[in-house]
Amino acid sequence: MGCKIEEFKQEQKKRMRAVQDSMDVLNGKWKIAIITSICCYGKRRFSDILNDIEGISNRMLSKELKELEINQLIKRTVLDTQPISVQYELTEHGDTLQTIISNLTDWGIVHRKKIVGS
Amino acid sequence: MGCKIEEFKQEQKKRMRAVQDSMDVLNGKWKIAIITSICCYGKRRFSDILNDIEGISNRMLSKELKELEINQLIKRTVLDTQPISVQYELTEHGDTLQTIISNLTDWGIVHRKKIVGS
DNA sequence: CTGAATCCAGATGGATACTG
DNA sequence: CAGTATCCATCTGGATTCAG
Repeated sequence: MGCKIEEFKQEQKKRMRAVQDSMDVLNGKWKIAIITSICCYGKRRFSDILNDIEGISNRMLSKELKELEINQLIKRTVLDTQPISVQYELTEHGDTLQTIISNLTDWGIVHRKKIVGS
Repeated sequence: MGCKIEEFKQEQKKRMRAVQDSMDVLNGKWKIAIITSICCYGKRRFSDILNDIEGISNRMLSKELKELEINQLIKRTVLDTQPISVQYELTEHGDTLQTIISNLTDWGIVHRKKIVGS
């Protein structure tokens, strides 16, 4: 039955789109570092994250934070300090990424050993 | 003890490097689609993969396959046909990616529902 | 059939300076 | 402090053509 094959192909397409959706969210040079920084401390201010991640510029931090917020992974809160500061924390949805990040971490370690041997 | 904090930071750095390693391997517009295509059928020829993935060009397929091969995720075999054809299959190491891809698929589906609502 | 080579547009990201 | 704006180099990937 060609039917079954077609169904299978459709299923595959859906799955590939889903993986791509995840990758789109996680792509960008600093996304994962930012998520890690925030989730590590629970709550984190802009300047804290800027210090946590070596090499990132305020321009990129701002840009990536905005994208993470659009994807509802982090929540942004303006604190009434003088001067103002802004706090970022993971949303519940953002928290669900932890399994993936953990898997990626484990695999990355094995992979590096495999490739570089260290 | 500042020591503990330093240790913690070092640990975090290693973990972030590891996640980044994984992402580097998986990045590129077609990597996951290619892996999926190959692992789906076990063995797959260049032109088959080209047909499996709609929109990919031979230039990109060639490029991404090469990177996957460098990372030891796939094995390339030249078949003695006329004209020659080339077969690709996952290595054992490549197989270990399946958990991650599965995770990314599941999360992507949930995420899409969350964001777009479909 | 399986690529490699070339050309080119658009995206990405760094450096720096500026604003509320 | 938390961004925004601008400029600019590099990277990415598409289209097309050529080669073994």
